[in-house]
Amino acid sequence: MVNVTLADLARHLDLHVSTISRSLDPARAGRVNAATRARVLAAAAELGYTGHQIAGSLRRGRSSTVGIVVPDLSNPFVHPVIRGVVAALDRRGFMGFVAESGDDHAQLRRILEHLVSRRVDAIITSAARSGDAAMLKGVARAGTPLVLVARYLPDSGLPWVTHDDHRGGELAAEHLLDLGHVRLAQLRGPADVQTFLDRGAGFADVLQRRGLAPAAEFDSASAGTPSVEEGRRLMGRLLDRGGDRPTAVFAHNDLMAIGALEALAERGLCCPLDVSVMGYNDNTLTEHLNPPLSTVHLPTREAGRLAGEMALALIDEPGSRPSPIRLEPTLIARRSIAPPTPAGDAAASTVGRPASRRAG
Amino acid sequence: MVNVTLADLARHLDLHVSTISRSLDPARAGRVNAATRARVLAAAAELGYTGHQIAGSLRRGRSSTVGIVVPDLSNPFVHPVIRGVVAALDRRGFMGFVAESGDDHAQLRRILEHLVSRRVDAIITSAARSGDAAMLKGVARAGTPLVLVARYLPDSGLPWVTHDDHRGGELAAEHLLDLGHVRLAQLRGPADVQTFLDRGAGFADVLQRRGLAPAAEFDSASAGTPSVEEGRRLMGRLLDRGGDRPTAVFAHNDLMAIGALEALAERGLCCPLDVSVMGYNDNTLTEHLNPPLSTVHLPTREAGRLAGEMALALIDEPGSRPSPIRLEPTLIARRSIAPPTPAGDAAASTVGRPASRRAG
DNA sequence: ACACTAGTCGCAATCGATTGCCCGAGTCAA
DNA sequence: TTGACTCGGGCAATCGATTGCGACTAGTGT
Repeated sequence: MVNVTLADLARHLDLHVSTISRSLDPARAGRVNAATRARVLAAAAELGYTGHQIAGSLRRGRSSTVGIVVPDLSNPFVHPVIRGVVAALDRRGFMGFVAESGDDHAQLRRILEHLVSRRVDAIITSAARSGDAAMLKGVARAGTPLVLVARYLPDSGLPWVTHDDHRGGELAAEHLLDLGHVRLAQLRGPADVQTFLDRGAGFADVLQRRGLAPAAEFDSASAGTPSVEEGRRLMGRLLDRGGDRPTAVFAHNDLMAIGALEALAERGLCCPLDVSVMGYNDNTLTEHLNPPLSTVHLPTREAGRLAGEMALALIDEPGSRPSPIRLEPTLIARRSIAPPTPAGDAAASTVGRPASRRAG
Repeated sequence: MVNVTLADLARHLDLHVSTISRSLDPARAGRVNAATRARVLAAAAELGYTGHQIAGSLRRGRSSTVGIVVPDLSNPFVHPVIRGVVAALDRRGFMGFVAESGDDHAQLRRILEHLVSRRVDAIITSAARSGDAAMLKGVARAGTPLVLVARYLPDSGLPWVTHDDHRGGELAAEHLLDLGHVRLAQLRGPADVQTFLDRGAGFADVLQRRGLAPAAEFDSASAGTPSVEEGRRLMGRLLDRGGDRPTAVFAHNDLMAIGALEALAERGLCCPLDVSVMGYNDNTLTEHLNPPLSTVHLPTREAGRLAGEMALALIDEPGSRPSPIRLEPTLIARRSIAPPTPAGDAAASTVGRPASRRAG
């Protein structure tokens, strides 16, 4: 009873396997007598027939499966993306399986090879760094539809669904400038991921347009990985350099912003009174922080959904070239940003320090 | 050039597919002439042969793949578990694919059916609720090795790697009692997940042993899902009930603890001065909270690794019955817990409110 | 010179489901 | 009555890799 096959059912019912096969497939149910089909269904249920997608996939040449590759499962921004993809896939009976690359090229290669050799019908990934472009293009050229989500590769010719991160950077800068900040810093994400470059460029563009070129000293190096730890390290270096402090920093994602908050706290500085901190992504946890993080919201779930549909379209029409999609960010103002106060104001430590509260 | 097969290579090299097959498999390399093998390898690289695990799996009856099913990708406790499993699998050339059940029975069923019909060699899941027991046992009985991780099913006969959550509950209670707390409350996780029941029982046992039966009013209902939102709701109900407040609450996981912190903040109460909060799991983010959360640490990555190895053992010896493993929790004291202070102490709002700081 | 072994490689069945093609029986209308 | 269809279902090839068995060659020992 361990492995029931079509042949088992055929023997049991004294029918041919092809009849069984047709009976079990709702799309082909019309080709078989209703009574016969009922018998087959009953027997299948009774004997516990579970199907055998491996065999079916081999014959059909399709697996109704797509691989979802993310850089880091712990980074909350990937969860809505995954759910969006899965939701889109579900509607067409496709299954999505998730793998984590750890933002490591070799690991990504292993995953891709596995996925391709397992003949997934498509691959959707948000783990693309510029150094991965050739490999990813190779996968697509070899016949597995590949769509980029959240992160994109500018001139790769690969289809993508991403966000307008340049605009997001602008939103961050405008918000800070409108409040009166002039000493601004950026906590840059990895330089080999285009979205981080876009955020930085958008931010810088606004400063320049307003005639406020940021002092170079306020600009951090790029993080090796966009993590809490790196955010803490970069912010620490910024703060320990002596001289004027920035009154506001734009962290290129929420994780790095959390690191920045820690670096501030470790030095007895208060956010937002001493330094305002702007995050990016609007991770689920950010509103639960203290202070709740002002950040740039991205419709990541929507991006996932669109990426899923794009992959399905690519599966339906292998040759097609879907046009890239860029979704609009919006600014979420919470409590980690306030107008600048005179630097070194000692009274800032308790006065007006707000209790944690949910954003409305 | 889209899909290179063994037959393509065979034609190209004027050899038989069987020779190609043997050349490509390191384990069978001895059965073929070294020079021939070199030619095959070269040709395979040149033509871009990627293998075809679907076909191989069908013939071999093994897929070298295991499914990993988690309840909620956003719950940080699953990430170390997944990484542990993947690490164990990697060492033996197995690939792990992740799926998310959303703690939904129907969704879990769909995932399991997919996985079984896709003939994964084993399934590892931390999504087991008591109502899923029959279904999971059915999967195992039908021939797919199934191991439970983090969550277990007491009398299911299914193998598991979990934590001693009863002991974890005890640790939490002891810590609080040692500090002098007497008005204690629990924020209970879902009642159909054994680990939460264990945490609650361990906690209650200590109270009883010390002759301190908790007033029933301080005991929350069970959360529908162990989330921030539910923690916030339960804590809110506890606080709004009037009468004495508990001086400390034990949230059955960190997410609920975060919700509890919010509920406190919303009412202008301070943690830990007004109410101490104890979490559970030691999620990565908990040390970044304000205040950093005291919690119970679980070796979740280790649990994942052991579960992975257990699954491999089950694959190697289908009949075997590995003995369940229970890992020891440890207490992590951070800043969300302090000795009790006179209730309603108005001065509590600023005095001694510590800046966020990383735990050593 | 003969039997034997080790080394290489080919042959063909096999895993299980899918599907184009074909056949026999029954239906209906001219 | 016959020709044209429709229905229901069987037949067998097929997807691509794996593997037990056997064959052929060259070399070895006696």
